Order: sequence, then C-alpha cells, then structure tokens
Amino acid sequence: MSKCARKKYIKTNLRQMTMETVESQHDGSITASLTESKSAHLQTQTGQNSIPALAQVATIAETDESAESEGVIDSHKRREILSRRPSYRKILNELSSDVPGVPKIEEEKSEEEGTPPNIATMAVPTSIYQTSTGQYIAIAQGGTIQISNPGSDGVQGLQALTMTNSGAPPPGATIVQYAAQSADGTQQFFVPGSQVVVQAATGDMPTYQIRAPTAALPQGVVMAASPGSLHSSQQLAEEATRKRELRLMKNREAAKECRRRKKEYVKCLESRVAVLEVQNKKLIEELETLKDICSPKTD
DNA sequence: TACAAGCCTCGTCATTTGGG
DNA sequence: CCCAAATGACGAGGCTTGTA
Repeated sequence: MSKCARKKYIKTNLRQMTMETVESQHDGSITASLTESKSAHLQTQTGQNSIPALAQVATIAETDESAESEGVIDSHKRREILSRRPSYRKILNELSSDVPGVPKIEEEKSEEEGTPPNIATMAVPTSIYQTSTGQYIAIAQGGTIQISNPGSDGVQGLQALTMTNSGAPPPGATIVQYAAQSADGTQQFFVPGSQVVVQAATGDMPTYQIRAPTAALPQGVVMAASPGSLHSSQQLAEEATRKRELRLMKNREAAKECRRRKKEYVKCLESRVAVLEVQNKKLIEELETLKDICSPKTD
C-alpha cells in the first residue's frame, strides 16, 4: 500500500470514528473535546456543522442558562442552529462580547490608526505601499502581492498576485515607493526582488503587471485585465483562464484567513473553558461555605 | 536506517451564506 | 436573485517520532 493510499485509509477511518463519537452525544447534551477537534474534523451526520455549530449550541445553552435550567429549550431553534453554517468570526465576536478580555476578530480597522483598513486584518505583510490613487499594495511573506482599495471591506477587496520568481529579497535590495506615472501612462511600484508592479490606467478594472524595472515586456503574470473588446476565442479562453486564476488566488487567501480565524476561535473557546472551570470551582467552594454556615454540624 | 504512523499545513473544489 | 465571501471536505506533501 502506498503512502498516500495508506494515509487516505487512515484518515477515512479516523473521520468515521470521530463521527461516531459526536453522534453519540447528540441526545441533548453536546460535549466536544477541543483537543480531539484539533486533528480530526468534528462532524455531524450531514457533515455540515462541525465545531462552530456545537460551540454555538454550547454558547446559547450558556447564555440562556435560566431557560435551560427550567427545561425550556426551543428544539426548533436548536435544529435551526445545527442546520446553519456558522461563521467563526461571528461566533467569536459573540463570545467576545460576553467575556471581556477575549480578543475580537477584527473585521475592519479604522483609518484613523494610520494603517490601511484592508491590510489590517492580513497576516502580517512585510511591506505596504500606497499608490498615488490611494490603493494599497502589500508584499506578504512568501512573495505574495496584495492590492486593495481603501473603500472595500476587510480583506475581501484584496487582489492577490503571486510572483513566480519571488522569495526573500536579495540582501541590500533597495525598496522605492514610486508615486508618479511613467511615460506610457502607467504607475509603477517597486517591490522586493528588484521588480516592479505596474498599474495600467485603462479599462474598467485596474491592471497590474509584474515587470523588471527596465524591461518593456511583462515578466510575470497579468492578473486583472480590462473587460474590453475580446474578439477571438483565444482571447476568451485567456480571459477565462485569468478569471479562474484570480478566483483560485482569492479562494486560497480566503482559506488561509478562514483557517486563521478557526484557530483563533478554538483558542478563544479553550480560554473560555478555562475561565468557566475556575468560575465553577469558585462557585462550588462558595456553596460549600454557605452550606457550612447555614447548617452547622451538630456533633 | 528504513518504515510506519500521526499531525500539520496548504491548495482546490463544492456548497452555503449573506449582502446588494 | 446574483455574486462574492466563507467554510467544510478532501487529497497531497512535509515533518516528527517511535520502532524493528
């Protein structure tokens, strides 16, 4: 059996085992081990709701403690929650609003902080450049270039370019922020690796190209082209390919962001568990003290 | 040292969700 | 209703650790 086939076999079995574990808990009380969820996917039978749904139920049970203690649980509501795909950001923010000290996942940063609002939620870009038109270009670790508009929301407006020959900038490379237009009506931004990102001013959408600083022809990829006149089928095919590449790149970034949020969410839950355990312990101790006071032993 | 097993990360696809 | 974002699921590859 090859390594891949073996891994597939193992993962499949692991997933089935996990599903059995969770299913057995669906009879009202839902308890999920966070350490288990770390490597295996916690799933319901439909595979739709994993950790967030369980946690959301737990959160509601927590915040709605009085109702639960009275045995009044809206089963319809619970079904609705279980069948709804949650958002880690929303759930975490809900948790954060309950518990002070729990960091919120930032959707947007205000512009008054002096940093670009769209870049603020990114995973630590190494360099940020602003164009003369107010757009931002972030050079992330690994050579990813992200271009964002100031008006768009969060990272959603980001356009990502991956430099094929990027990597660690050569030692001693000079980084220049370029703010003027070149002779051919384009704007150029110098990035690490002795390359330039060129913004063309034509078309409905801005076009970005990665070029060598002095080269006349594009060295890298063109990510967004003007949806102007496309005549030949070859151009249509190229346009489709470009769109696909753009979609994949966006989804790649979205997946990264989603995983980051998920990690943060799990951390938040873990810290919440710790806080509640301490709280519970204190309450039990208090109860014991009160019991001792109210009913002294008659020895 | 080779191999197995487990964990982690990443990219992609499919599907759901939410906003305009 | 449409479209982009968000997210679950899956496969692949790399890394670490234990063991024969």
